[in-house]
Amino acid sequence: MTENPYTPAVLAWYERNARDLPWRRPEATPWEILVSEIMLQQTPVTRVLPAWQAWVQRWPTPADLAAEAPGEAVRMWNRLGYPRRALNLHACATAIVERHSGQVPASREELLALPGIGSYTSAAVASFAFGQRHAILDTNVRRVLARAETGVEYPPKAQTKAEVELAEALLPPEPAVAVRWGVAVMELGALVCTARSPKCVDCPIIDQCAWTLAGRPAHDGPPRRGQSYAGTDRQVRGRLLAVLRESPGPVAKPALDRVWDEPVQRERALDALVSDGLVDPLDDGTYALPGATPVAGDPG
DNA sequence: GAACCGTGGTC
DNA sequence: TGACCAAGGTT
Repeated sequence: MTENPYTPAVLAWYERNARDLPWRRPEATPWEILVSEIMLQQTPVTRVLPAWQAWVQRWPTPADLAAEAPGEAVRMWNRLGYPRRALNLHACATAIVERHSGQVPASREELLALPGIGSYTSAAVASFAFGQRHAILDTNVRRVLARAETGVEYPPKAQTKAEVELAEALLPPEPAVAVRWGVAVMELGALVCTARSPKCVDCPIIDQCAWTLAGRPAHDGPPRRGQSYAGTDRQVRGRLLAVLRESPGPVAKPALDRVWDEPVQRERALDALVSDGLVDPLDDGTYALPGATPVAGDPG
């Protein structure tokens, strides 16, 4: 494919239908955009909005966050889910201060080297914060391309090289247009070309959609099974961490034991939290959110 | 490549 | 009501 047949219609649709999200405003800083992208990993926009507002107000720059204990980031994360992301964001802030003079790096390679930033997030920050031309391939874009181009209801479970090549082939040549295109396709997937009950009547490219032209065949293949949650270690970890978040100080072991009856699984989950750096076991046998890392030679 | 990692909303 | 889904990344 040498030309993207969707560009004008999708961009025009975005002009009229884009949500006014604060991290999309022109005055949003690269740090604010980076924070939004980490928060939006597997978490819906509606839940991210208030958390993002509070976060960037408290820590307007990487240096502000780096100056705090990582446990403060975990506490501030509240119930957004996947709390390792809070730790990652704190580690990002520290790395940005130490390696990049406090400025979010602009290159995709440097972004990829930051903790918790992978293929999608590096492309998103380089594109949305720095105006660079990169293929944006998130769950929304993958679904739009699966339908419009491949003619199937859902993309494969794992991202393929073919999807990356398709997304790159569709990228408009001008960087400024490519940036707009990326966010526009994501928005189309989020608002119209949704996973369940897509609003095809509102779709700006319905006339060119391979899936629609094929009669919108149902998903073919094994069921796309979501991960179970009830009874898993993840549920136990969530309960344990909730106790620590809601306590202003260290928590005694019996208070943690109360969240789950089965002792083997409970201990395994707690050990894993400690191993992940989300929980600090203190010398007196109590547990706390992670404190500041002691600096070698620091007399304090 | 598959499993794992939280939480809440939707139909 | 339970299965599915949400701007993924790491191991």
